[in-house]
Amino acid sequence: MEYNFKEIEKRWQSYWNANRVYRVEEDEDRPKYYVLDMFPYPSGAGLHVGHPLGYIASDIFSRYKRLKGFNVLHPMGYDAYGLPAEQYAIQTGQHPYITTRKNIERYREQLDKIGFSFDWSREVQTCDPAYYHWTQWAFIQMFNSYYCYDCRQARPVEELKEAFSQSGTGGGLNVASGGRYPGFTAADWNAMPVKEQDEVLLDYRLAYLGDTMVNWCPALGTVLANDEVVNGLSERGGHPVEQKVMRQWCLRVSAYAERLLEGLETIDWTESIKETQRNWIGKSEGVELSFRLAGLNNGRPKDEELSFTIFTTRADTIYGVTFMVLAPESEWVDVVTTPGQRAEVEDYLAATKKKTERERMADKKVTGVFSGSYAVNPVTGEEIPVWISDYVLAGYGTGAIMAVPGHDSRDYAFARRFDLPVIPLIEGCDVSEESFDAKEGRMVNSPQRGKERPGGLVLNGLNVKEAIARTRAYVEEKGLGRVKVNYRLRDAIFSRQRYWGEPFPVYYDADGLPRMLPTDKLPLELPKVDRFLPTQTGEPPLGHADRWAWDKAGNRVIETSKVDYKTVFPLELNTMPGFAGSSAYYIRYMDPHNDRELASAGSNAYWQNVDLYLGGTEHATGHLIYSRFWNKFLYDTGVVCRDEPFKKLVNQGMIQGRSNFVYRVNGTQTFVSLNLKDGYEVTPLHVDVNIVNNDVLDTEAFRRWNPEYKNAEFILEDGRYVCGWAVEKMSKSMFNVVNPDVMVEKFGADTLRLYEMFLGPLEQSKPWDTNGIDGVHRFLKKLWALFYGHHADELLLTDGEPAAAELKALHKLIKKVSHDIENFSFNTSVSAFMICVNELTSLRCSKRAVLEPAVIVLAPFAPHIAEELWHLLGNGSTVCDAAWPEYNEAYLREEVVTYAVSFNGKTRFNMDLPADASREDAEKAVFAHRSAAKWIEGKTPKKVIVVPGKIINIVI
RNA sequence: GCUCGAAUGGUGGAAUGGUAGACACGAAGGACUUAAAAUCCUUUGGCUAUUGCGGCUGUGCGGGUUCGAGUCCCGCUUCGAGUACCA
Repeated sequence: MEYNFKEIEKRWQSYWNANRVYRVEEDEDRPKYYVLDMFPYPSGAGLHVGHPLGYIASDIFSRYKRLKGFNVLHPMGYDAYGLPAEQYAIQTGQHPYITTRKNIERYREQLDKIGFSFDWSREVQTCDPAYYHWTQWAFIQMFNSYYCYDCRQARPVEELKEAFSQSGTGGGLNVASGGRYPGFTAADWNAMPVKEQDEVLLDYRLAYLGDTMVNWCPALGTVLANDEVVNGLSERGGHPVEQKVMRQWCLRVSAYAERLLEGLETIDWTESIKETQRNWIGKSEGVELSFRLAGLNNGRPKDEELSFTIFTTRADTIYGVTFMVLAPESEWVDVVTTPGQRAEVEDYLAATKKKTERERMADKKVTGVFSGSYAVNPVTGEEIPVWISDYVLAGYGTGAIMAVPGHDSRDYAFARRFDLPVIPLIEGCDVSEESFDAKEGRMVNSPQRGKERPGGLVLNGLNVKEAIARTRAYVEEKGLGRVKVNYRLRDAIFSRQRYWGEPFPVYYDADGLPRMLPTDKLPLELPKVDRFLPTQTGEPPLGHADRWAWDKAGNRVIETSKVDYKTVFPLELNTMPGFAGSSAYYIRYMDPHNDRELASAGSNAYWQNVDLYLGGTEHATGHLIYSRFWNKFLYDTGVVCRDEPFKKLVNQGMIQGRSNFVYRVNGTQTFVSLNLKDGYEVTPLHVDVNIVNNDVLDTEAFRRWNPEYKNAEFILEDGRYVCGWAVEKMSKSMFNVVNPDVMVEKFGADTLRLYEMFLGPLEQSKPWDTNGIDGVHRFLKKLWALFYGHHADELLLTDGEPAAAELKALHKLIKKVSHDIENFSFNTSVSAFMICVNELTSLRCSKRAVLEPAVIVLAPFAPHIAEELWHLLGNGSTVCDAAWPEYNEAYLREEVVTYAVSFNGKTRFNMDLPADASREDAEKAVFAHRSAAKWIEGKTPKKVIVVPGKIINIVI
C-alpha cells in the first residue's frame, strides 16, 4: 500500500475535530504549560509559507509537552482590529466587517490543513465585542489609576484625591504626572472647582487626555505611535509623517520604564531582543542643571530672576559649555527672544514648523538662530549665548541643552557652522577637526588657568568618570540642580482617527471633560458606519455615526440623530490603536467565555502566564513592550498573579522569498538558460516560482503563464531551461509567494511541517526554497515502507524481541529528539528521524517494540502519519494521549570504541578498544599496537593524554 | 555612528575543545524498466596520486591559548538585523 497522505491527513483532521482531542481544561492533578503564538492579523493575502514556521515549531513543542504529561494550553485567535485590516478593506472597497470575516475564514481554512493542535474552543478575535469588552474595561481601570513611584505600583486615583485634599502636592508625593500644573497646597486644592480638580487629576491618570506632539500621518488619516513610524515614514504603507500637537488619549507607559527595564532580568528572552528593549527604554543617568538668564528684562521687572533647566549626562563638561540651545518648540523660546532678534527667530520657527520629521532628518544641514539672550553658567559665572535649533528635541529631557562642542559631535557641528568657540577639556585630545566624544581621558581646562574661583569646582586631573561624580556632588551640594534619571521611552499615544478599532468607553460632559462609562454598560459596541474612510483633516469616521452619543440614563442614544447636549453627551470619536487588543489577549485565552471578568482568579492562578511565546522580532518595541506594561498594570491592580506575561520568548526567523529569473534575449521572445546567457544581451525577468522546480523551468507552463510569452522560444542547456535565483522579500510583485496550501496539496501537511523545520535553525531568517522538500517526503515514504514494504500490500509488523542494533537505533533517536526539542533545534531532529529510518530499513526491522516508541517521538513533528501508524500498531486512543518514551543509555553504549591515536597532535591511526577500557588500559594498548613503533621511532614519550573513548595523544 | 548577530563544500546546513562537512538537496555513474516515473546501489570539499593500502590541504583574514581550535581569547574584514540628532 502506498503512503496516501491526502487520505490520512483528511481522516485524522476530522477525527481530532469531531472528538475534540485538543480541548484543554484546568486540571489540578497535572502541571500546566502554556504555549502561545503571536496571533495573526488576518490580512487579505492569506498565509504564505513563512507564517506557519513559528506555528509549526510551537505545535511541536506543545505536542511534546503534552506527551511529557503536561496539561498544555495552546490557543489561537486573530488580531483583527487595526490599520492593516482597515487598509485592506479600503483597497478592496468593502466594509471591514466583511473583509475581516472573510479573511479569518480563509486563515482558518489554511491553518486547519496543517494539522495544528490548537484548542479552537478558546479562540479570541479582538474585534468581537465579547472580547473588546475587556480591552475597554482595562482602559477604564487605567483611567482610574495613577502611578506611585515610592510604592512602585499603580494606585486608585481616589487615594491621590485624598492626598491632595490632605496636603496638596507637598507631603512627599512621588507620583507620575505630565507636570502640567505647578504644585499646590491642600487649601488650593480644596478651593478648586470640581472641574478644575478633574483637569488636574487628568495629568496624573495612567490613561489620560493630553495635548502632545504626535506623529500625524495625513495619508493614513491618523496619528501613529513611535514604534509605528520608521525613518519618518509610516510603518504601514510608508507615508510621510509630520509632527503636530493634538489632544489625544495616552497611556502613561513611561511611569513603568524602570520596572520594564528591571523585569528583563527575570525573563528568558534572547539577549538581542532584551537589548532592543533596553535601548528603546533608553535609561540615562545625568543631572538637571538650572541656568539663570543674564540681564534679561524683556518687559519683566529687573529683579525677577529667570532660569531654565537643562539635562546632561556629561556634567563633567561644564567648563566646556560655550552656548546653550533650546528646541524650537520649547516654551522658553518666547521668553529668551529679545526684541532685536524677534523677527529672525520667528522666521526660523516658521521654517522648522513647515518641515516634516522626515525632512528634518534627511536634511543634514545645521540650522539655528540666536535668541539675543545670554545665560549664566552656574559653575563659572560666565555669560554664554542662548541659541535655538531643531537639533535639540522638545520631547527629550527638558528640551534644552548646554552645548559642549569640544565633546559632542552635534554641538561641534553647530559651533563650526555659527563660529562659536570650542574648548577641549581632555588632556591631549584634538578638536581641530572633530569633537572628542569618548568618555575617557584626564580632565584639563576645568577650570581654565586663571579662571579659578575660590571654593569652586575643580576637575583637572580626574578621569571622566570621577569628574562626572564630582560634578554631580557639587551640583547637589550647591543647589544648582539635581541628579536625574531620564528615559527615552515615551507614553503611548492611544487614539486613532480611524474607524476599525475599539471605541473608547468615554463620553464628554457639559464641561467637555471626559467621563468613563459605567463598567456594567460595557461593551460599547462599534456602530456600523458606512462612511468608514479616514479623513485628511483628522475628523474621526465615528463622527459619521449619527447616533453616537450617551444619555443621562446611561444608554447609548439610539433614537435620534439630533443631539441635544442638555440630555445627551457625545461619545469619544477616536478608536483605540492596533496594540490595544493584542496587549492582554493571552490572559483572555485562560478564560475566554467569562462574561463577568477578563479571566477568573482561579483560571489565572492555574495558567499563570505564558511559558513559551513564539513570534517574530518585529514586535520588540511595540507589542512586547505594551503587553508587558499592560500586564504589569493588571498585576498592580490584582487582576493577574504574575508580573511578567511571557516567561520564555523564542523568535522565529523570517522566511524570505526565493525568486527565480528567466533571461530574455533583448528585443526577442527567446529565453536563454542561466549558464548560456553570457553570450547574449539579456534582461532578467522574474518568473513565477510555482512553475519552476529545482530551478528548472516548466517551459510549457511558462508559455501558458502569461499570454505575452505564449510564443516564447528557449535556448536550453542539457535539454533543460535553468533559471537564475535571488533571495528577496516574499511578495506578489516578485512572483515568489509560495502558499502553504499548494505544498499541502502536493506533498501533504506532514511533509510541509517537517520540511519547514528541516530548512535550518528556527531563529534564523532563510529563504523559502523547495529544492529539498523531496528528501523529506521521501523520508515519510521510507517510514511507511517499514510498515508496508514498498509495493507489497501485507503488513510487515512483527512482535519479535528487538535486536541490540535495533534498540540502539531507536534509543539514539529518542535521546537526540528529546534533547533537540528542549533546545528548539528542530532541524537536527528531522535529520535524526531520517538516520533512524535508514538504519531500521537496512536492518529490515518491523518490530512493534521498536516502531511504536519511534512513532510517538515522531508524532509532534508529523502528527497525521504518526496517528495513522499508531492505530496500525493496534492502539485505540490517539497518539496524543501516549507517553513520551524515555531512552535507556544502556542500549547506546558501544562495545568497542575507536580511538584516534595522535603523535604530537597529529592523528596517525585509529585503534579499537573495549568501550569500558580505563585510561591505563588505553595507554598500555597503544604502545602494543603494531602501528605505534613507526611513529615513536624509539624515543621515550614525554606525555600521554587519554580522552576516554576518543583520543590518545602521545607527546614525544 | 551605536548595539546585537553571523561567516563551514555547488546549495540548505551538522559538529558538549577531540577523526570537520552529519542529514538533505543538487550533480555524476550504475541497477530495474521498451521508455518514463517511482525505487535501490556507488561516488561526491579541494589538490594530488593511482594497480591497491595513500599524501597534502582545508571552517572569512592575522595573531594567541592548548597535546589538540570551526568551537576559547585578542585584533581586523565582510555581510545581516535593530536603532539613531536621546545631550
